[in-house]
Amino acid sequence: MPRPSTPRLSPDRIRRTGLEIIDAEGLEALSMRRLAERLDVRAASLYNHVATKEDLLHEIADEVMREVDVSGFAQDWITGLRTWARSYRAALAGHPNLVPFIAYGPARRDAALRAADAVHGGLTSAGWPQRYATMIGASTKYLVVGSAMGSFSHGFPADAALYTNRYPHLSRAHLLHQKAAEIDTASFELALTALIDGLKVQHQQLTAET
Amino acid sequence: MPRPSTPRLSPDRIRRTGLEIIDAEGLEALSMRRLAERLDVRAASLYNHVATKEDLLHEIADEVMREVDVSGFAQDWITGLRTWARSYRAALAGHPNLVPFIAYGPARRDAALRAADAVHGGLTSAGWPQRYATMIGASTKYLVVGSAMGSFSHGFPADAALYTNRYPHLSRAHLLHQKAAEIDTASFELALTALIDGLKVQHQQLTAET
DNA sequence: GGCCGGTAACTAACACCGTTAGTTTTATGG
DNA sequence: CCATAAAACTAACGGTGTTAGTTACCGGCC
Repeated sequence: MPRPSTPRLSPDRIRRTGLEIIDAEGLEALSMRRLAERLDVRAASLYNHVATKEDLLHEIADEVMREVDVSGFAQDWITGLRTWARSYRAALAGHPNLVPFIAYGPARRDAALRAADAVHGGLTSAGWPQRYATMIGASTKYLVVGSAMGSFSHGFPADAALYTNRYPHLSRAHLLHQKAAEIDTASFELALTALIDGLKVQHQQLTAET
Repeated sequence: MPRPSTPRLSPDRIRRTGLEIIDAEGLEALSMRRLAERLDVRAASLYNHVATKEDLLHEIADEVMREVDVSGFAQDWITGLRTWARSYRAALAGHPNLVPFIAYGPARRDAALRAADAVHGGLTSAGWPQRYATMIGASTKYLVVGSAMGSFSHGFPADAALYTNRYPHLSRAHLLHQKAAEIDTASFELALTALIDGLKVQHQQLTAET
């Protein structure tokens, strides 16, 4: 049985199947044993291809982050920022169950660092001082991560009885579940637009000085 | 040994000790056995006071969320929004290790719902249409949660060698760790101000119509 | 005052988890 | 052709949340 003629496992297949489990059943549903079972293999065999479970998660996250688009900075910082933010959010929204992991802890993942590098470069070349570039990157990421957590609309339980009497202003909150995606997108766009508008003003002031 | 004359445990003591462990050693360090050990008790005894570990975490989260201040809406929607956002963020920042749990999943916790109710009420009484009130609440929460994840500044590893050559625009990123708190607060304030400024304009347009 | 039910602790166990050690077989490179 | 490395295996360790069943003590009732 050991060492089959044609390998059953590959890092790529492991990552793909792992992401499938996460997407379908949640982050907590991914265990090395369940993943192995899905791959017709015993758990220990995975460790021939993957250092540790956390490592595997980082690799999966890195793959997801590769869909983030920072090409817009070639045009100007505004479209750069906007397309970055939108594609970033879209990448996360595509795998909501993975967001808690991606958002948490150090981003020593290559794709994340590459994106950060491009953003910072795009902003400074547009005339933003270092400190501003950092803050703008941070603010935008807050919006993206916060909204990708899906925490708002999905945060309200769907049973109507909970709200009446106790939370009068939330009497329609149970409807949020249906429109969750739409509301979350609209709220994200609202905040992103406001942020960029606010930045435009500051940018003019900064570049007018010189 | 069983059933001591004076009870060793109480829900309150369990919650407090649980939060202590989380704050001191991280969310993952909290296990029922470790918590029990700290309380001079066996793990199973905890289940006389707590339904499940997840339940305990919700109760702890609820207690943390009780520090959020929504009283500002009595004044006007702008100060209401601002003090809500700041106190919300401060509450989370006080227990960063708990943030991933708080931010994730439905917020069926009483304190969270009470705050949401107050925010929605404050905004609609100020003249905001329902839909806007929802979106504004959402956007603001995105900022708070995103920034509380602290993921930005702390997200960059502190070793300088990582950046040079590979990510030219991030050559100073290794310094972020020292100033993490300051930068994160400044970025949050930047985005919050921009958001509120953007909303002010829209609010004038909306209220001028009627 | 004595019983008695509920409470709050216990021990033991189950099923799962991530991970490591050691074994076996196969493919591959010198 | 043989040695070595690779890729699967079995078995096990120490940890997890949780449940079942047991025991002793407290407060309230007859």
